[in-house]
Order: sequence, then structure tokens, then C-alpha cells
Amino acid sequence: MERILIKDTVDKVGDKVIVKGWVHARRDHGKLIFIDLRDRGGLLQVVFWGGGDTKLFKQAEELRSEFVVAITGTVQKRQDNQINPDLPTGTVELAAEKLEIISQAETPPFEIADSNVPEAGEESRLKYRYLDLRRDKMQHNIRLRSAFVQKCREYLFSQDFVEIETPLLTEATPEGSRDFVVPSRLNQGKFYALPQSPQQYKQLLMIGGFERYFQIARAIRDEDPRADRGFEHTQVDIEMSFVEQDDVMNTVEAMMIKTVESLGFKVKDKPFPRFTYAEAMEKFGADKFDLRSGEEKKDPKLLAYAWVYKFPFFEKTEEGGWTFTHNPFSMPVPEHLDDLLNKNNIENILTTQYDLVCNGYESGGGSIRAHQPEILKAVYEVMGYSAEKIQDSVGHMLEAFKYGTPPHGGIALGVERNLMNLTGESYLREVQAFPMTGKGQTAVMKGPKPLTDAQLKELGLKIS
RNA sequence: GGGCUCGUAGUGUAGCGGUUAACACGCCUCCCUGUCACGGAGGAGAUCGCCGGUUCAAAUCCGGUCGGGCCCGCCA
Repeated sequence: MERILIKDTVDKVGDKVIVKGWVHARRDHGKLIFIDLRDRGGLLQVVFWGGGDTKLFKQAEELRSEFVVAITGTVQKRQDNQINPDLPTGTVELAAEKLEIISQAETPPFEIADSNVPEAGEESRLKYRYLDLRRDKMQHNIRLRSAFVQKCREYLFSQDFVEIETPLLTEATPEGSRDFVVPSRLNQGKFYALPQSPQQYKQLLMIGGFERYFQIARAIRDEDPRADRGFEHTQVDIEMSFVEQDDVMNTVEAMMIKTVESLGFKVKDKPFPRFTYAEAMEKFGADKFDLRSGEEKKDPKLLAYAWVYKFPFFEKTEEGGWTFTHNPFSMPVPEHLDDLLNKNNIENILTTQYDLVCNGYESGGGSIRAHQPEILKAVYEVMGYSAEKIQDSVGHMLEAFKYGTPPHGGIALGVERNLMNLTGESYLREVQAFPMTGKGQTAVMKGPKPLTDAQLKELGLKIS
């Protein structure tokens, strides 16, 4: 007989079935034992009677929390007064006929089954993340994350996008955030960097003729973690050719609406309201804001999206020079292109950058890219780069742009940020399966660890 | 780089200079045929993160250290 899932037992009254899963709870009444069995789809009450098969009943008395078992039995309707309205399978129960203990389990270090008990501390939860993940909340968060990514993928495939993976071992970029570096064994004394984003590769894919690219991409930055950001995060990374700002915004907007609505959420305003950066600052005093009313904030299923666009391209550095505010690869707004090329009026140059805001958080950002070498070059010149330094930083992009580059633009949507909005969590770690601690210690495993002398020598990191 | 904060049975907390360190959940034993946060009786389990100092006396005060968390800086 084949195992069936617990959620399917409701339609199997009278049938003999096998279910497999974990012992979620046991209630021993002496001559009557109830077991709540948990599998990936839910909970089911299993009943053992002392008056029946004594060997089976003795076995059932041995069961403890989190044992993995296979139980054969007959699904029976519960009497009216025994129905549990809080359980999807609450109208039925399994009358056990055979019990196989597949794996015993030690008493877990914290409670998995009871969501009414205060949550264990994070230290313990991360050390035993595989047990923490069994809990209702984590199952829900991680499954919702999967569904979110699935819906985005489905939409993008339906719109003729191609999913392409870009390298993890790549070149360090001097600007932006601190790089995570990886020593090269074959090129001793040299280092790869892990990508802060697939920005340059996705633009090269536009030059490569794919026109519509996306990737569920990991982005890695060596900056001190916070509650809402860590070393690594995932983004839905998108780039499109032959588009203008509205084309990208409309595509992303349609994807987000379809995705979140299919997951049971409601979107407050459609189409998403749009504010220029100047309007947002005047109206909300910030470029991230929450459009929900106080009453609306009580609805956990309501999402208020908005676009912010026309950001300043540059801001002053402490040293009195200029640096970019969002993305150096962006195009300025058309009316400021001449100013950029002539380096006039720098503080007033606006970029085609657009940010997607949701419930007070930035959920994504993108821009139309500079696809002509002289525009990208001008950005770096404004930032005070010498010709040599420009060549070293983005020479490969300037070179690539020479060979017939379509106008293009895109966006990156933070998967964790979006999931935080969907779940109401305020910690990034609650929507990641295996997050790190604030000091960069991995969950369950003990990374980072020292290397052996032999490994260091092999990498050229230790002489003699 | 800096600031704040928390480390007490397996878990969550209380105790904040003076008996045997308390409570809840969990765990173990026994009882219980309709529970679903089952119930009842009993029990085990803590050198109070670590090192040092102050004191007649330290979980409690002080210094250091290790670990967790939050924030500033940083994060195209």
C-alpha cells in the first residue's frame, strides 16, 4: 500500500491507508492513546485502543514527540461531539492497526509542536535550525517564499523571459559595498569577488541578444548585518532590451500584482501610484513611505505599493567630490543627458532610477542603463575617475557597448524584503532557511573556520 | 570602528548583597476509554556564560572576557 498525505484522509472515510510523518503530540489516557501525526501537509489524529491489539498498544505507549512513524489504519468519521473545528482533518481520525517506528527522536531542545509557548531564543533556534524549520511559522514562511518565487518565475516565463545564471566567482568592483573575496589557487595572490549583484553580467546578456533575462540571484556584500539585511540575500533580477522606463515599471507592476494576488494578498492601489523623489520627500519626508491608513495597517493581507522615480543621480562626498546615489550604470533622465555629458549642473542631474516601495519598505529598485560608452564614461568622470581608472573599473563594459548595444533597463526585487512584507516579519532571518548570526556565524554549521596550513599554502596565502 | 542591551534547569522567565535559587512549559514514573494547550499524583533536572576583584557573605556590586540581540557608521 502506498503512503497517502494526511490532508487527503478527509476524503478516505472507511478506507485502509498508510500515513507517514512525525509524532506531533501524544495524549495518553491510559486505555486510549491519541497521537497527532504531522506530515508536510497537516495534522491527523490517530487513535489506539487498549482493548484491542495489546502488542500494538504497547508499541504506541513507547511513542514520543518527533518520532518518525508509519501508521496503517482505517480512516473513520468522528462522532459529532468529537469533531475538532480547528483542524482541517478534524472530522476524521485514523484507527491505528499497525505502527512502524521508523526513527526514534531525542527530546527536542525546544518545543516544536506548541505554538502557544514562547519562542526559543535565536541562538538555540539557529543551532538546531532543522528543528526550528519544523515549526508552523517557519514552514509557512519558507513555503510562502517558494510560492512567491514560483509565481514570479511563471509570470516572467509567460512574458518570454529567459532564466540565465551568472557567475558567482567574478571580479571585484571598487565602488559600491565591500566585496566578499575568494582566493584563487590557480592565480596565486589574486582574488575573485562574489557578486554584489549580477548588474554587469545582465547588461552583457542584453548585448548578448537575449532581450529578456531574469534570474533568482544571490547577492553578497561584506557589510555589517542588521535586522533587515545580511551578508547574502536573494533578488528577482530582471533586465529587458528595447525598453523605456514605463515598460520596465509596467512589467514589474503586472508581475507583482499577479504574484501577490495569486498568493491571497490584496493590492491597495492599481496601478501603483507614482511619485517623483522630490514629491515623495515633500509629501512623506522620505523616499520610502507607507500609503496605508492606520486602519488599513491592521489588515495583514493588504499591500500598498508605490513607485518613486527621478532620483538625484549624484551626491556630494565628504571629500567634496561626487558619487552616485543609486547605480552608476544608469542613464540620466533624457532632459539632463547634455548636462551629464558636459558636466554641468551636476547636483541637479536626475537619474532614470525607479524604486518600488511597499508598506514603508523598499522592495526593489532599477533603472534604464547607460548603453552608450560616452554616457557611462561621463558618469565616472563626474566621480573624478582618471581615464586609466575608468578603463580598469568598467573598461570591459565600455568595450562591450561598442558592438551594437540595445537600449535596456531592469530591476532587482529583494526576495527577503518582499517576504517580510508578506509575512509581517521584521527580521530577515525569519524568511531565510539557514541565516547567519550578526557576527557572520553560519546556522547549524560552524563557518567561518580557519584553514589548515596545507590549504593556506596551496592557495598561496602562507609562504614556507 | 562605536553605542546600548541580554546571558539563571532542556525551553521561556522571576529573583538583583544574607536560609535549601522560584514559576511555567517540557522531561521521567504511576493513574486515567474521547482527548485535541487532555487531566490527576509524584519525581528528576541549575556549580546562575567564563575569569578576576570588592565584601563576613556575590546569581545579585565592580572590572575584564566570550557569546546572542538591536542601533550608529557602513550598506551602488
